[in-house]
Amino acid sequence: MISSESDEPRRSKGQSSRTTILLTAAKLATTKGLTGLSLGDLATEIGMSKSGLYAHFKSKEELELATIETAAVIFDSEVLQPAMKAQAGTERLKTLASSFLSHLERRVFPGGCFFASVAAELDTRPGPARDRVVEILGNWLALLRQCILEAQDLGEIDPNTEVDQAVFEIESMLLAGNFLFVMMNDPIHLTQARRGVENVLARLTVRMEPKQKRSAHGMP
Amino acid sequence: MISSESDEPRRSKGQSSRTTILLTAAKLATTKGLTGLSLGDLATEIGMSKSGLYAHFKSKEELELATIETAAVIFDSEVLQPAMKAQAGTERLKTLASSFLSHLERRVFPGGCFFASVAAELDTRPGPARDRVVEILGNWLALLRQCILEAQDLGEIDPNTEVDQAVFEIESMLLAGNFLFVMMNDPIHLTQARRGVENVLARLTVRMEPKQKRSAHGMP
DNA sequence: ATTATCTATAGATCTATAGATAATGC
DNA sequence: ATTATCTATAGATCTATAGATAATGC
Repeated sequence: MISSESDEPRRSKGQSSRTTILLTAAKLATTKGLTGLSLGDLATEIGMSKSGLYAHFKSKEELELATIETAAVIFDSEVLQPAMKAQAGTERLKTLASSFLSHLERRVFPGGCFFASVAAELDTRPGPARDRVVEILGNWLALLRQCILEAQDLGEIDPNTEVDQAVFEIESMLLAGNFLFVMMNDPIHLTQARRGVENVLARLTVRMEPKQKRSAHGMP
Repeated sequence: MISSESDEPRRSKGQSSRTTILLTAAKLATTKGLTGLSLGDLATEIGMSKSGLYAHFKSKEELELATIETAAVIFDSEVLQPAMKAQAGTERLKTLASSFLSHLERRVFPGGCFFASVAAELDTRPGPARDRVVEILGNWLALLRQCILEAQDLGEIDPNTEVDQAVFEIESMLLAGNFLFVMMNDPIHLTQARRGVENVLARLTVRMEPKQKRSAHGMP
């Protein structure tokens, strides 16, 4: 008879307990805010003592940072991974938008996009938490940018497309979809966001003719 | 000698003090949040005692509600009034976007749009404050909608325009402009928002020909 | 308006203990 | 089998600060 149970010899109780804490913290943070998330509330929600919970972290700030990392992992598996399976370019961009909006609709986080939520909270509060969120947001925008560039390489969209402007507009639709969906509690806004992304892409896809000046008030 | 000073007989000291408190509160709320705004911080910021300040309000919640109303008045004079001077339709829509982005750039509120900021905070916290913010946001969207309708009446944009979708897309640009400007601290995003609104309007303005089906993969 | 004060709760620290594992003695 | 040790947690407690109230001064 082998002494070790199953195949998790190093997965002590403390590890799984820490995981439970962080998963709960990531969800709670989207409704109560990262700052508004108190150890007491969190402990009650999980059903353990405040100090038992606290023993896992050196400080509230460390808990906040660990919560951000946990949310990043969830976001990666819910939104990024599905898109990385799609082919590069327009297809991947559409998949990203789709899986992002899907994770909102499925309420993976009860308060909508974790990073939009936390970013809005931390936007003017300097510190490592804010820095990390800005970094993750930057990575996200860079990913959208990469998709646009690949779409150009593939000849799917106009090579003269202003890439940063396109990224901004697509991100706008997703942010507004999140904001209005959570605020108004109506999935119509997710549909509008989906349509919005399509509209932006349609505009970039259409114009393949040589450049052509538009007169201000003349006839076409 | 007349007892009242200057021409503000009803502007007692308590009134102007209250005004000072609320103006400061409205600005602070965009950085610290409405919940994160403590009486102590606010009192320190203004330079008065905590209880002296508190004497103006029955409760923290009343202070929050009064702060929202104050922000609404500021928003009205900074964003709405300039636009109501412009002629209805497209012109007014552009002016709304322009004055909105301008008030961000001039940092009327240090944390960006008061309502975007507070809405993100209150989105999942029921109560009168949230209700009021939802109402104000609804009025804003209704105003954008009205501008689109008027633009249709004036023949400025396609009568077949899907009005709600257009409102969503324009609001998206403004929200994202606010979000990224505050988060990244770079005015480029305000320019992108301006361009984004122009792009949406350009799409609606162009198509004046009779409806025409697009085949999925045929030649034009 | 201020000063003083009250209660509640935040993050944080300390001590005690339950349950498991490892080292040791018989 | 016994003792020691480790890990994870609970309960008690500390300090700071929140909103709120009462007494008082100008």
